[in-house]
Amino acid sequence: MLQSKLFYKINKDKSSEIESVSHDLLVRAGFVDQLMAGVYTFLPLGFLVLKNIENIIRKNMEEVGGQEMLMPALNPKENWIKTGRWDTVDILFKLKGVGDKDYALAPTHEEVVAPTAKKFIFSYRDLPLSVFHIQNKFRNELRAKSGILRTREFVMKDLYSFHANQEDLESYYEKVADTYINIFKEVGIGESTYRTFASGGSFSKYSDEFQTITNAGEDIIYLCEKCKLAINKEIKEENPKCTKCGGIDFVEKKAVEVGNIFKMGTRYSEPFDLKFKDKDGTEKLVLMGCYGIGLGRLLGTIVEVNHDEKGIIWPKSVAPFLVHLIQLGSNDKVQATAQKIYQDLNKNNIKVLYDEREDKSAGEKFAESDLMGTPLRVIVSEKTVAKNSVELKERNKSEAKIIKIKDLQKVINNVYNLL
RNA sequence: CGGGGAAUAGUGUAGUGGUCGCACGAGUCGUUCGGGACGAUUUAGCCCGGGUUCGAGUCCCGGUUCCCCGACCA
Repeated sequence: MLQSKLFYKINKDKSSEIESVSHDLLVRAGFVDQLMAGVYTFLPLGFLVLKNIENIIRKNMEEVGGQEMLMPALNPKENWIKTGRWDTVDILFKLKGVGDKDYALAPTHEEVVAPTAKKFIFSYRDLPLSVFHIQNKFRNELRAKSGILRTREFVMKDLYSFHANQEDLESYYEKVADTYINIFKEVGIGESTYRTFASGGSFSKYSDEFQTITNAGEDIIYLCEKCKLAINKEIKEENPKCTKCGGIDFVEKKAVEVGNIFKMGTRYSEPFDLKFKDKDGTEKLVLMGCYGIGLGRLLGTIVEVNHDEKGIIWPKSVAPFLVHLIQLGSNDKVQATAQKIYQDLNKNNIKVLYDEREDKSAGEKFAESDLMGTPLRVIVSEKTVAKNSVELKERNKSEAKIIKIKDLQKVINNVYNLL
């Protein structure tokens, strides 16, 4: 991508209304744009990151047997009446259609997936089953906040699983929990993300939240100092001692909930009469589990965890571009060299943003590059060209290296393979 | 939803009731070219609706929107 063509603008000044770090950086670097409170556009840069996150999640969901599909956001009122949630879920967006008919914009998809499953699940032979989709959710949050960390419309991955018995549900649930941990590692927040034993949900007494420790968080979690078990506030109030090791000392941390998984049991199979014939010929209710990750919130959390005073530091796995190729000066040799490197990297499927602009000073290019957070910065200038070299610097390191142009691809490959 | 702030150019800001000014950005021209460079020039603004007044960005009333705290929260 040529930087002069990229649809973005860097803004030097922080907006006076923005407080959270991720919001500030993502807006200033041109990743997202606010349409209204709690509703954001992902600009090309932000969308590239979002797609990378999406692909990591998709791959992991497929690894636990999830089949991807797509359910609609527009829902009939009747399904929400059936589960009793039309009147009890106060974040539910309700709207009127033709003939004064009532609709809901789905904040979650039990009301769609359960009745759909009823059409295809008849026998124990049809179980277990898990399906997921990655799609826009609508939640009429009383208060949207912290940029993309808490919005009214957001992209969510929700996986739903169907089981013949409790043991199967529980073993699958654990599998997904492990997969979640893996996802958070892959996107670069593994070290600060904890599977957190939680209660207070409305589906089952207990659930597991995946909480990433950061000051931007709106939740409080407690880490047992002895065994590092994480629990949420409700659990802490019920159990003064650690439920795992009996420890009594906890560290209190602010955290963002990046994922949540539930064993729903028959909560949704019952209202939709989702049953199957078991081996012994008896009819039983299907047991369900659900597993969600908010992609935008995850993206924002990645920035909260990975940044410095100059800007974002994207983990390589989700970065919009792997390489930021910066051309300094525009004499023929520098330009030809930079263009050649750009073409060669493209040929090798390296995602590269090429700053070929001639009207920007070096300092401005560096500052923008740091703000934007691309993992590898490659500089081509008169100085480097004279030595048949480029300067290469990793965003998260302070020192730069001079390397021969002929070795560039190899060095990039090495860095790339460190994923 | 309760409470608290705020709204002037794309962004950040200044403005006793008396012609809305500055900086950054953006455009053009030129000089620059390794950490937000320089000169010239251009561009663009008082949230909306009422009211008071000779005169309102400023005062009053109503509305809208945004931000923050809390409550809420698959």
